[in-house]
Amino acid sequence: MQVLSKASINGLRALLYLAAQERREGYTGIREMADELDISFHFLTKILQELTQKGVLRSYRGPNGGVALARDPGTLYLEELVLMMEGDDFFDTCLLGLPGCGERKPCPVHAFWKETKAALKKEFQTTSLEELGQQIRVGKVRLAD
Amino acid sequence: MQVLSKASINGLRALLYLAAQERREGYTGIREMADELDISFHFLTKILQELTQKGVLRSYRGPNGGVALARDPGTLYLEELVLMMEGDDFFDTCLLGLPGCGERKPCPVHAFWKETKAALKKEFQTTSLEELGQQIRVGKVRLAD
DNA sequence: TTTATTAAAGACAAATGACTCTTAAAACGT
DNA sequence: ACGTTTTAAGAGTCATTTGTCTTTAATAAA
Ligand code: SF4
Ligand code: SF4
Repeated sequence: MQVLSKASINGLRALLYLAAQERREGYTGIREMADELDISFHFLTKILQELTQKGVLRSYRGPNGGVALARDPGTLYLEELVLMMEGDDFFDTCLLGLPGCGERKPCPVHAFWKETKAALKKEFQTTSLEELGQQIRVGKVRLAD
Repeated sequence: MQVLSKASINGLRALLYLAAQERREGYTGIREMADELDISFHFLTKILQELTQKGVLRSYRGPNGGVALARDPGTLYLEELVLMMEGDDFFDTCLLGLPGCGERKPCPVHAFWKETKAALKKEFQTTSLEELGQQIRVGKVRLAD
């Protein structure tokens, strides 16, 4: 069951890596993140470029350059990030791939799929990078391996 | 959010089409199903071949041939079918793609992803083709469009 | 026995997703 | 100015999924 694309997963992991940093000023090199998270440098670069273009990250070139969160991680909730990376219809899909979900006569699994989507959406709406970054800082969870 | 592959979706829809049939004896042509469900005949054929090999369907060639459910739809629960089509680890994946889910130190979203997976699994375990076929027969839900 | 009908099998092609590489541009230190 | 470090941009490659096509085999009916 793969819910997020590899690109989204790696983008999210990088954002969490940044949110978990102790120090807030300065930039974190993409090379360092790629090594630490075990992602290809070039692949991660491409993913982060898009996040920079979308205003979630700011970047800086040259020595000691890298990327940094462009906004307070307390205001960055998973929902916004996932919609940004996966598309705005992320929470509006049919389990059986039928078009017009929710509006028209439902598919046979509508009843519980609707619940599942709603629960997931709510969680994404109420979970911020700040919150998850904190959990990483105290060492309760992992981002790699 | 695409949880099931196209192949699984179309396989499931075909199984539901069969489970919704009034008459239980005889075979249903793949051509008919492909037309009705708006799936390419050849693509559907390939999908159903695998379901036949796995013992969920039986098939018959020649005039008035086709496929039919090989088992009582009351004993066919979604979980078994999905595991069959998507692989046995379907309900054991990490939202962030980390290996060793559940056993090792969790990822930051473990807490609610675990719940989501469990809820989904339970629904799949308790929903049979018979039950969904009935809903289709009474016209409450749709399989195509 | 011949012909029509249907699924089985497998080769093949197209589309998508997942990366990789090369070159350029920006910033810095000397 | 020059060389080094680092991201930006985009072309290019590889793998997987999705979808198509052709040929064969089984069955029935004429
Ligand atoms: S389950 Fe119902 S609402 Fe959900 S996608 Fe399928 S049709 Fe749409
Ligand atoms: S959330 Fe926790 S348990 Fe679920 S997959 Fe990620 S690591 Fe494994």
